[in-house]
Amino acid sequence: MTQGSYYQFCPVAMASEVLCKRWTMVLVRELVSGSTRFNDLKRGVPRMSPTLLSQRLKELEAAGVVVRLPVPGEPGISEYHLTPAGEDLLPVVKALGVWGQRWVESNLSLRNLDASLLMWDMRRNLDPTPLPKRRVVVKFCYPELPSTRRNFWLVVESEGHVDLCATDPGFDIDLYVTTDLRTMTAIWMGLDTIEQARDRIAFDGSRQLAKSMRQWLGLSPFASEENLAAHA
Amino acid sequence: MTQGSYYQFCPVAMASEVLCKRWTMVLVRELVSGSTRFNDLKRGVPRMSPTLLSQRLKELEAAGVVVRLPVPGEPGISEYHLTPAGEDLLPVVKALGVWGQRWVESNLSLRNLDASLLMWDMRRNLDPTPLPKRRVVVKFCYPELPSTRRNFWLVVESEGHVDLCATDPGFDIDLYVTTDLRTMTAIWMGLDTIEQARDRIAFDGSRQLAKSMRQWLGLSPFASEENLAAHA
DNA sequence: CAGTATCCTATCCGATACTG
DNA sequence: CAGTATCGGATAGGATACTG
Repeated sequence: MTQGSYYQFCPVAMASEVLCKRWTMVLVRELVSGSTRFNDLKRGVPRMSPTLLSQRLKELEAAGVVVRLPVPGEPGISEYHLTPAGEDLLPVVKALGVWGQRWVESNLSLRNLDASLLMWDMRRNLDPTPLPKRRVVVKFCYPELPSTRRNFWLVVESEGHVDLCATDPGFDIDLYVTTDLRTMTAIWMGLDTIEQARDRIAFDGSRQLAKSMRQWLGLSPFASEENLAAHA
Repeated sequence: MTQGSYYQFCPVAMASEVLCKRWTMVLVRELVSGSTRFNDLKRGVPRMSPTLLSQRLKELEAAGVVVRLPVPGEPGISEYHLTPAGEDLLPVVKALGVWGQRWVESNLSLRNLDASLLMWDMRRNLDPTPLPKRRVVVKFCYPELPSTRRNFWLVVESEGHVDLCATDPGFDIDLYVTTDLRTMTAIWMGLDTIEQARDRIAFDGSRQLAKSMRQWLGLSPFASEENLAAHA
């Protein structure tokens, strides 16, 4: 920020000096969510310039929150891993998220729609356990978007690894989901349910998969029962 | 910050937009600690310019965190009170403070010594219950400081109200405490104990009061047993 | 006491391009 | 893929003085 330290011995101030800068908490959220590679982190904070991302990572490294580790076998490439101090930021991120979910008007959140961000998050929290033990592909389509950014493929491999594609990976598709971005985002955030939004979603393909969507589609970590109830 | 929003629907990002700006979390700490008047808040964030303080208060008001209320009987004067959303920031402040206390190297904190800030905090957490039910005055002296900013009087009125004076209020003094600022700050933060620092503190006056100091002197809300133990 | 007004600069950061 | 280099502009915010 514009100038240096707060000059306060208080631990809240000391912590804020490290964490309360533009983008830093959002980046930390990505880190505690498990991203370690530069470009994975970038996908989680798409509006952040690579320069600033790099700078913030260095600051967090200097603060003892992350360590940059070379990847054996991939020269020139590093991963950013949380230190114990970094892991211990989970409660801070959680507290912020809980507060945001509870008190930031949901209309405000739903103004910041971003399909690739949403899909990237969904990829992260997808639960493969209720799915058949083979490759499963779900194609999402948001017809409102320009055709090049409209389609997403979630590819769940048989061992459970999930991939997100923005171009057709060419596999057979098990389920087509067509809806609008706001609806899908609201569901993901726990502000709406699939049942309630049923008439704004079109399913095609496996009825089985469509029916169990609530199961395999995880929800946002902050989609609380509280909110689900409030809007039920 | 330099430019607008993060454009993310994620509640962590939404909350960070409101809270993760320079000085804001430190100000919120003051608010959840109970300060409501402009100048009381100012004492808690002495390096923050009044302009910025005023601006941040307006931002927090716009975000629904505080309400500005005119004080009946004192025209032109307002108090800043937390809304329910504001009260609900306590877990966020706590999480930050716990993290800071645990992971920010204590030497770093102890670089930011500030006597009036320390005394102001001590005033806030002082526990009058173990004190005699009359006015009790404790004078603190930090000989290292310039003579005009060296002395502080904690005045505990018989009903328990605590006042902090930087000039002699003229009352009889029950206990004189003379020490260095780093020692007193470390004790307050739970990084040291009165016993361990005994040879760096001089007491004069009521032996009773000196002995019970650990009782009536509160400690910082983040002075955890964890830390006390670690340094014992 | 409780703020506002003004000014001015450091720096943050966004955009874009580029490299191994 | 994983970043670095460079640039320019906006603005945040520090300092100070001032007012009802």
